[in-house]
Amino acid sequence: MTHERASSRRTTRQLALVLDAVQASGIEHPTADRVFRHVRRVLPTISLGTVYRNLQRLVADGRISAAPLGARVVRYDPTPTPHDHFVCQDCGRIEDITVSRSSGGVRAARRAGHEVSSHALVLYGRCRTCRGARRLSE
Amino acid sequence: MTHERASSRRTTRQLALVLDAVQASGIEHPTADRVFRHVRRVLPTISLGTVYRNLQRLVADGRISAAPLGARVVRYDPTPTPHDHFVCQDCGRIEDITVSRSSGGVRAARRAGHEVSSHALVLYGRCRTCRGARRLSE
DNA sequence: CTCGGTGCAAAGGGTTTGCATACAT
DNA sequence: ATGTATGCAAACCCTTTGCACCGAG
Repeated sequence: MTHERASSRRTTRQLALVLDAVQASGIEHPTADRVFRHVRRVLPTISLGTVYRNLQRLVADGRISAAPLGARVVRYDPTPTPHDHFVCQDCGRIEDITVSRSSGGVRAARRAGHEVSSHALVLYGRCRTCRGARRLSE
Repeated sequence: MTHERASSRRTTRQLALVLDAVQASGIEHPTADRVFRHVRRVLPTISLGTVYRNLQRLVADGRISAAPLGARVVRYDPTPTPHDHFVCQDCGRIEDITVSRSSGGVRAARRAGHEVSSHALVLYGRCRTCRGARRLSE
C-alpha cells in the first residue's frame, strides 16, 4: 500500500519546463507570472493557465513548495521540504532560512493546549548585501 | 518632534463603527467583508469601499493591525502590537500567540549576516477544543 | 463654507475554470 | 482510441480607485 504517487499522470513538455523554471538559478522564489515569462522564451505557446495548473500539480506531488510570502502573490520554491524565509525590505530578495528547532511560539501554543503540526515563519529586515551598500553610501 | 499622529482627521460614524466591529468579541480576526456585514446591521448604507478605507486608516494609525494569514484574505486584529498566530486546521479558529523570545530563525538569519527587524509567525495545527472533540468521537 | 469622507460602481491584479482541441499513452 | 493536459478567454475573489455628493469642522 501507500505507493506514494498521487496525481502525476502524463509527462508533458510544459510540466517539465515549469519545473525547470522554478529550479532555475537566477530566478529566486518566482511568482507564477515570472515562471510564465521564463518558460515562454522556450515554448512561446504556453498559457498562464497551464503554468498555474502545473505549479499546483508540482506542489501537490511534493516536487516544489508554495510560499504565501508578502500578501497577495504566491512564491514558488524549488525546495519541497518545510523551511522558513527571510525577506529583505530593501532589495526584496528572499532567502531560505533553516530553522533548527521549534520556536518559542510552538511552546506557547502547546501551553494553550493546541497541537502544532506545522508553521510558517517569515523574517523581515535588511540583508547582508543591503547592509553593506548602506554602509558605503554614508 | 515625532508627535506620533499621522493621518486621522475627521471622526465619522463609519470609522467608529468599523473600529467597533474589529474590536467586537464574537468576531475574531474578521476579514474586511465580515466587518462590512457586521457594520451594515447598524448602518445599512455603508459601502465596502469605505470599510476598506477605514480599515487601512486604522492600521496606519496603529489602532488595529492587519495579518496576512492564510493566503488570499487579510484578517484584521484589534491588537495593534506585534504578535503571532495559531490557526486551527479543523475549525479555522485563529488565536493570538504571545511569543516570549525571538525564535531560532532569527539566529539563523543573523548568522547569515542579515539584520532582522520584524517577523510573522503562523502556527498550524489542531486547537484545544478540536482535539477534545476528536477524542470524544473515537 | 471647505475639503476630507462617503457611496457607488468600475477597474485592477492574481488565480481559477469551462470548453473544445491537441497529444501522451 | 482514450482521456488527460493544453490554450484561450471568461469568470472569480479580494481590494483599490475615480468621481460627484455629503457632511464634520
